[in-house]
Amino acid sequence: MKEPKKYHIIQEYIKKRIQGGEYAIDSYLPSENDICKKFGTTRTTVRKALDELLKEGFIAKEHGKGSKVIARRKSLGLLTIKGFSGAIDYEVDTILTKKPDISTWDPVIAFALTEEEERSACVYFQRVRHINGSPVVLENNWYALNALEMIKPDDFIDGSFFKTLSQKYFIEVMGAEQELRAITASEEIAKSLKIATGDPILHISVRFRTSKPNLNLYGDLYCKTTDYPIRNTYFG
Amino acid sequence: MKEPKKYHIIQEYIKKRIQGGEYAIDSYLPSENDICKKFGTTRTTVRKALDELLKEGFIAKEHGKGSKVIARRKSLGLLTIKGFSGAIDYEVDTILTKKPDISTWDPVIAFALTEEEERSACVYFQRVRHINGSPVVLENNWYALNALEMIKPDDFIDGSFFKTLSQKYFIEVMGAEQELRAITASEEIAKSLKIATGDPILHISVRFRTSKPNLNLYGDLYCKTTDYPIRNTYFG
DNA sequence: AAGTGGTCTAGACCACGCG
DNA sequence: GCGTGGTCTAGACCACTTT
Repeated sequence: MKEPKKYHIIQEYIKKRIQGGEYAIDSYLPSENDICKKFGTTRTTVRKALDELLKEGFIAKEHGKGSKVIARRKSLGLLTIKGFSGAIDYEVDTILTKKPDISTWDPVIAFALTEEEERSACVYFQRVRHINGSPVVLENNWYALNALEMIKPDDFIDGSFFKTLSQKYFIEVMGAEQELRAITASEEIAKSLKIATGDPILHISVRFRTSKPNLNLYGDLYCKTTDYPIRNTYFG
Repeated sequence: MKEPKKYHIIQEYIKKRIQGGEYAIDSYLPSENDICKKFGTTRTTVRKALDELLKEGFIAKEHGKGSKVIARRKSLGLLTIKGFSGAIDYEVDTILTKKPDISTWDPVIAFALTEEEERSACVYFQRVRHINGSPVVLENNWYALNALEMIKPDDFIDGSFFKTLSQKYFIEVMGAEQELRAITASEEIAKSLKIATGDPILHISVRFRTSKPNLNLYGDLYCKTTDYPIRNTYFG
């Protein structure tokens, strides 16, 4: 019944090649006319596919030059470590403080789990992000084991879970919901972030939705915002 | 030299009518074919115009039914009061605690002003948002007087500055940058929000960019997040 | 001048919602 | 069945970038 749409086929074809590194970042895609020939279609359809990739943040269009593959940095809320002020200027190191392991769902998760997730065991891991050698974010993560095999410590690409998902599993983060609160640091958190117990801390609970049905990523973050406030940008 | 683009003309035509209330919220726009006839063009062009309005968050498309005008609620960061958890369920009251008046730029503003703004006087006002009768957000706002006349207390539509801008001046908020910090409440803030001095508070500094060149809105918010955490959602 | 993306025309057929 | 939006074709001309 459901005919696959041509533009969608083209879109996914190109996306896989970007995710796999075949179309490298900062390089240009084949021209619209070349893509037309390859898929035996018209520019309208090819442009629709490219428009989708543009919306998803995989490419940028340059009039007279071509469609350039860009580092995916669509501001997905505050969580992408790139969302930090000057994450590009500063050196951000990610340390895996608790290796991925099978665990039970933690009650701190601020979102209701699906029935599917309730039934499944979950994978838990913890990381601490450092800027200039000092810890700024403590991050707990969970996901349902029945939606994705257990990730191995070596699988993290540059300490990033999202990059791993994209390049190894071709899974993209599609959206997120988050809850922010200002709280005082518990003893444990204070210790991890090298601050005093009772200092104000930004607490972020987040659920990421992915392109893989049933796979959500849950996060629980504690951010020391005194030196590095959380910054983000939205645009029309 | 610069030919006005047809789709852009159509886009602006419809936008003005939505902003002015001529195309009411929850009503349907004329069909694509009707718009084609009205402007003597083809569906490709009309659909391009509608796509832009879709991206801007003015309309939603419903297959088989039409294009519906929606309340503009594009998640522009955390600041739209609608970003609060259940702002639709709870009753949000906005109280103007300091009427718009000419002032000097406050040094708490976390963003660099343009030269144009530096030269201009600025308009300052303060509001407190209440949910169920209890204060949850203290909000300071500034904008350059030379970019927009001084707004009058009666001009606020439902206590909203954005609605006023849209419906009275046809100015839309195009984007925002913000900085978030967890801090402890000063005596003054504690008093306004009826909490204890030293309680953790979420501080948000924001700059809104508008469709009117040179007009930026600066905000400085203090949010009591214990009972009403800030929530927001992103989608692919 | 040649190649790229941006806009636009004038059609066609399909999938969805509703009476 | 009819009107709506969704997809697609096969062209055309324009604006921008590079050689």
